[in-house]
Amino acid sequence: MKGKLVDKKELSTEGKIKEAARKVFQQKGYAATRTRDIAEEAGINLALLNYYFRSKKNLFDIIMLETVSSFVQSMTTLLNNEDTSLEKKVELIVSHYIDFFTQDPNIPIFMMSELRDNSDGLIDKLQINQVVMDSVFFKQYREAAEKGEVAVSNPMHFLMNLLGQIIFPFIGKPFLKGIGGLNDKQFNSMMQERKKLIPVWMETMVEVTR
Amino acid sequence: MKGKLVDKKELSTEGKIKEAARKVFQQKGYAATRTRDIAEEAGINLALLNYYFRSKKNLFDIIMLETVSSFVQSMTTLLNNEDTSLEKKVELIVSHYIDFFTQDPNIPIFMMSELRDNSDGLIDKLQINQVVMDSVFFKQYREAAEKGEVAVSNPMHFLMNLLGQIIFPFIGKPFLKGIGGLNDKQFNSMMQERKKLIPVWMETMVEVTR
DNA sequence: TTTTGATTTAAACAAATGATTTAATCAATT
DNA sequence: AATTGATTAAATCATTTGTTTAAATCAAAA
Repeated sequence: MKGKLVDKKELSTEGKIKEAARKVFQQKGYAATRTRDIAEEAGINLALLNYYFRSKKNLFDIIMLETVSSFVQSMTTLLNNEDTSLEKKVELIVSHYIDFFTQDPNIPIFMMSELRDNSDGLIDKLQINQVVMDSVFFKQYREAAEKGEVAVSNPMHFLMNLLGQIIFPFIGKPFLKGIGGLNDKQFNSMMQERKKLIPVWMETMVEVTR
Repeated sequence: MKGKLVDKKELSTEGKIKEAARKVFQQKGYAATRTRDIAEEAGINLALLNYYFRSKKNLFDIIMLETVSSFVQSMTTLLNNEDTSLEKKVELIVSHYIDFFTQDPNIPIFMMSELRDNSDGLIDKLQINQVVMDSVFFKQYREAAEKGEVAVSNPMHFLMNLLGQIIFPFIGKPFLKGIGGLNDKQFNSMMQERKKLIPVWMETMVEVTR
């Protein structure tokens, strides 16, 4: 009745096309998506897609930009919280992105496979490097490193580990489900467990001196 | 002069097509690959592709089966070495796959994105679950868990962590390169560092009792 | 040399697909 | 009710793309 984000009928035609495009693109990727798939999913006539968005590529670019932007935006917010410790930030990041990807499990593979070669320079355009490297989080990390509280030589390793622990399960899902004989419910349950486990693992990893 | 695997000119036409298909499919994925791309890459007439392999889909299935099989095959060998400890196995797995994916960096995204929904049941067909769960490695892991030497509740978490540490950097490469301002050489250098780091991290992670 | 079967080539076909056109329909305003 | 502009539907176009056809070429056997 009242839900704007749930009830498709309250979306404008333009909005319906965009939501359908998001769904189909994220599920099948750019090349495997037919404009007719999007039109059908949106419940609109094919011509409308070009009427509102000019071309398939243009529509895709909009979806991709929004998808990556929302990822980067929340990352920016989480990394620059002045009021939380390093450890708390890790907790919040883990929790946020596990919930985020549990809701839209296709986003990791979608982003990674479509940005394979970063051909249109989207990553550079969004200045992800500054977002991460100039963040409060990394300032805190470097301070802790100076005090000797943290011993992972290169902060990029720390980042690879953190993101890998969070994102990889969603990417390797078909393999992992096959190996562990898991259904969707069991998989999601494990991801919820990881909200508590990953921060602990990150903590111990970081303390290794070698 | 003598190298079979290096010198394309010594490959049969069928072999040239297969190698070209492997390269293009792994780089661009099934849907984005044109049969003409493969023909051009192989330096052969387009009709030969269908002459030797019947259809694009059939050729793709062959490449995909070989790719996943070689992954599973080496995994099977490494997991079932009777003469090495748990710790040594982790070392060998890390080292092997980092070298393997450094040589063919497209394989992780290729496998993961094309097996998204595991639609043709390839994963089940290869019985990856038995390969992993019935392995010497997991027997050793469960024994160590009984002795209390290992404290990660679910061995699937251990697997997610191990594979994530190894594979995720290759999948998130465009992001990570962007964030860290890395070139290919620096990226590969970090991956070589991880050969030593990941086993240590896995060790410490596993000891956490919580 | 002739023959025979395998291999290769150039050309063409048919279906799929992104995009456009043209006219009909709808909703709001006068 | 009539008008007007926005929205929608159906048909069509032009190109791409997987596949096939038919003939030419090559290599080995007879």
